[in-house]
Amino acid sequence: MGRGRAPCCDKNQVKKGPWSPAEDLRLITFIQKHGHGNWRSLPKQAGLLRCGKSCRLRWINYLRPDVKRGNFAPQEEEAILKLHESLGNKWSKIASHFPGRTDNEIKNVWNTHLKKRLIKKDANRRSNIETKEPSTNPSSPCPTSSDSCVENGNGYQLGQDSTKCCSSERKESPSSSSSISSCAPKFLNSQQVDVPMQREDMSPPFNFGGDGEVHNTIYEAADLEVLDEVIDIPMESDTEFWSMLDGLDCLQSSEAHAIEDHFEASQSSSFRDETLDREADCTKWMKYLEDELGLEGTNGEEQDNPQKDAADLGMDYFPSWPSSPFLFGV
DNA sequence: AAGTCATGCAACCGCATCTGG
DNA sequence: TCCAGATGCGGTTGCATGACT
Repeated sequence: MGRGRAPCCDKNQVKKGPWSPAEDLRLITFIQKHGHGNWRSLPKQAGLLRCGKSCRLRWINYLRPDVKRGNFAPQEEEAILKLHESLGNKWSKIASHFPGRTDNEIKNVWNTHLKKRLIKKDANRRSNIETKEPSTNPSSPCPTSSDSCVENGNGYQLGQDSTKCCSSERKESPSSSSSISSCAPKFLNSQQVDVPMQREDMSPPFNFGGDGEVHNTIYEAADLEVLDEVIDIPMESDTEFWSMLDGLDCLQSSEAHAIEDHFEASQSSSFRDETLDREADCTKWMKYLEDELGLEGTNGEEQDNPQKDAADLGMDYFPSWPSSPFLFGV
């Protein structure tokens, strides 16, 4: 226990920093197919130039299917405050009370919002005591009764529509769709995806199933059965495919709009004619992919600029990723 | 318009703990 | 029981972005 350890990976040979969509997809695809029995060997097997720990973190915090994105409801924040009071910085224990929430997320919320709020509260309480006035707790602009948080053994359930929540200290940043250096989160995190449903629903905006379950859309997007139907994604053996996919990390915004339109169209249809739409969408998406991957002619000038800032491009493009036909079979 | 500060969050680092030979 | 490797966890950092001056 706690003995000296060899480094978990050769730091010179692993990529660091934000994950690209291609890496995400590769990780998801691999895990869906093979599971994640051994994180350490996973990157190599999956053909990822990542540390196993990095893969694990990425999976746990963002890619796994049940991860819940979106702002915390006031009730959740209240619950976190209470749990933190009794558990301290045991983020994983606290997170275990919130299905779909990760320790990292809760830790971040605590550090960025709740801690400050608590400090405010305490300061307020102290000043109230000093002035011998009753505490009115004005530091909670989003008053919530803790009794609206129900611990049901499955985690905290909201006593009210969490979608109407405001996070008292959390401003809705217009940058929420583009605050990350990586392209990846642009489409992975519903919280950060600039689509109309954002904030209106705690569940991802691409929950086509409509069953109220929390779905991680990129996970769905990579549902292997669907993938296999729509596009044959090879594993490590086909490096050419992956290198092509890597090239998708950064796409042109004009193309982004095309896909965005496609997504909007998909959404507006409400999937009433899901089956028919699916087919058409698949066809469209395949066409797009073919174009993108250069399988069918090229559109020269845009491709001459592959180094264009990934963030700029991803910002526009990736919100539409989940509308890919990878999803349509879900 | 440009520079600086504040904020939020994904991801990394390293130690603790678990597990199996 | 010992040991080494794997995983889990919490602290911290780096960076993109908006707000402010």
